[in-house]
Amino acid sequence: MQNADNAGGLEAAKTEVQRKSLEQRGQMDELMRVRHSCAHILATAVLRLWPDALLDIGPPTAEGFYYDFDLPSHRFTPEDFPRIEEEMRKVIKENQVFERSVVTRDEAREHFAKLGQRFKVERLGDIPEGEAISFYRNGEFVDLCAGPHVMRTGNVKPSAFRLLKVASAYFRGNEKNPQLQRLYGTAFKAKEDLEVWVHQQEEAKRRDHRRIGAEMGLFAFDSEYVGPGLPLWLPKGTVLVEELERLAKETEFAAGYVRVRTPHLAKEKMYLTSGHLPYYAESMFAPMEFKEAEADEVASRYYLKAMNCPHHHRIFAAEPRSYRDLPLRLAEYGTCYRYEQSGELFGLMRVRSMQMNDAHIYLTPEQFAAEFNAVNEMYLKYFKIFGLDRYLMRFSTHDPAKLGQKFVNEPELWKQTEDMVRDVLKSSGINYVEVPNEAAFYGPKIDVQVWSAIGREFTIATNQVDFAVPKRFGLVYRDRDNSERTPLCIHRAPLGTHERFIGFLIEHYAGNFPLWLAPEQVRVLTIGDEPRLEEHAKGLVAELRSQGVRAEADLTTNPIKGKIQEAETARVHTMLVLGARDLDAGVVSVRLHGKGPQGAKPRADIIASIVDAIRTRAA
RNA sequence: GCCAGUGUAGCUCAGUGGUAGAGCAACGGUUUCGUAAACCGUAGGUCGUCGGUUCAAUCCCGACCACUGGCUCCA
Repeated sequence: MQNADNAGGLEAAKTEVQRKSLEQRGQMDELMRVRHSCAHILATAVLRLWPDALLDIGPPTAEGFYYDFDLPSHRFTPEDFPRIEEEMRKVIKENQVFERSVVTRDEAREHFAKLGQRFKVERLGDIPEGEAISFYRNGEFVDLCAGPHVMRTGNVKPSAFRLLKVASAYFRGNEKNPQLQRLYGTAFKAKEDLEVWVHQQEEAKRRDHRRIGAEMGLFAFDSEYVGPGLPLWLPKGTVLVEELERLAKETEFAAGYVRVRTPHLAKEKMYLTSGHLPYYAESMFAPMEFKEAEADEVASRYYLKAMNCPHHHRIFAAEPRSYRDLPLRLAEYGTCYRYEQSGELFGLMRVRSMQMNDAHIYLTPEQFAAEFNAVNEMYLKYFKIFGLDRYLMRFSTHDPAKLGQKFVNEPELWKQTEDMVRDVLKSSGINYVEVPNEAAFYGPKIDVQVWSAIGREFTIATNQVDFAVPKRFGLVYRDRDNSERTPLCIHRAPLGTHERFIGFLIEHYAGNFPLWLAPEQVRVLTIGDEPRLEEHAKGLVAELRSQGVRAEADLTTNPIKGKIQEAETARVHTMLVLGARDLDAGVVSVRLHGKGPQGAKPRADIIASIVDAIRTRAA
């Protein structure tokens, strides 16, 4: 059995970022052996119950393990789990030895061909010539496998593994290949570890942005009237959107960006020129087609934009440009539409309409290193504000063998920009992994990978170098020597899209946003209904609002316990409790969400500290 | 898009081949209270949609839609 098809280094790096709690690499290796062995035990059990099952592969993963089967005679359902788990426990109880043997390619092929295990035969072809081909046997079960394993099936604790879900997966991950049935499970070294993990999973579900979004009234979907994947931002979610925009605008202004605004659609010619049509057509909403004039022979086609770059390129082209204008940094929170496949939609993390923290920087090759570094520093600045530390930068580079095919034929530019990007990453001491052959066709790129509460991986931000598309649009600037030159372009979106970034932030903070982001920053809670209390509460709210604080008052006649409960449930950041006692003393009692009472403070001090925390975007 | 699962009140969930319930939320009233829920009452559902089986369907069957878990893809 082999590793999953992914690049091994990338998997390992991801695992490391995801599972920082598992400190020692040695521990991880042992855990991986347990999981890998458990996958073999699963396959052993499945073959006992369904002897006609065909096997593909069954690797360990960061969360557990899986095994892929082709079994037309039976559809796995969760109801099969008890039976399969019971059989697995028998295999464990038999305490079979995991026996490694090295075989020749012909022996291996003959072994699996005889059993009709065609996927195994095909996988055999993946093993490079000259590399050892090894079998692992436990009891009657033999698998093509590089190992390693635990010593015996009995080393897997019967109480420390669990089957989790049935899923499907394409053979070799290619949707043109047959779909296999995948059984997911997890295994740990000890029962307690499994219990901890199960508990963590439940906690993670509570953090799920879809759940918190509904609880807090941040966003909603209306598939029937608006459409799937088209989120509606409710008032409280809109606060998040606008606070992020404010942060982006301030940061970009300080960094010398200028803002532009562009329409949500463009004519077909735009995307023929950019090269997105027909290549990207599947991911775009179908065009609007109509005749602009009665006499027109041919209908015009307008597409909703799936990206902002072409519009920005046309802004670059709208005026003559001199080298003195560069770098020209055009920023826009542009709204894009992508027709994602229905099965790919996922809460806010994967939607069909999105607003992107986009900017395109047009510059000379000489300006590239400094500018790219500045962009990178902006990323780090943002990550610091959000306390974002579990991320992985994925640096995608080209493959020189594919120049002129998959990658634009500019070997010098590739080398130059990749070296510069690599230097920037290295010198900033960032956790990154380099993945060859994954660059965009127009240049190298950096994606920032993060994980949702339930463990799904997402690109949260992207930063790309482009030395091809400006040429397609005929973009030029007049250089010092009066010659016309084509600029390089950096595409960057450190805050990704509002949808995905906020989806991520909701989970990152579990809905407990820092003061500057909190939809409701302050709620004043009165005790009793003396008229002077209501008056003071209203005055306090008015004063806070006049300083830009999102404050509300709860003047209902509910008991204070009830008001507190409601405010805590609504995740109001700061609660200001106002009773006759406080009023007489000229103070307000402060309570912070999730942190309990903080004591009474003079009214003016409280207002000042709230305003200051918001201004500095304190964590 | 593909494979599988799910769909009962705004939310969380019961329930039955004979035309539906609970808690919370909402609304109305009572209560005047010091840090995570005071009390009483009212209203709210073509049981996802459409079709089929049946004397009768929310329940059985089928199709579709949406969502969920994966795969592929991706900000």
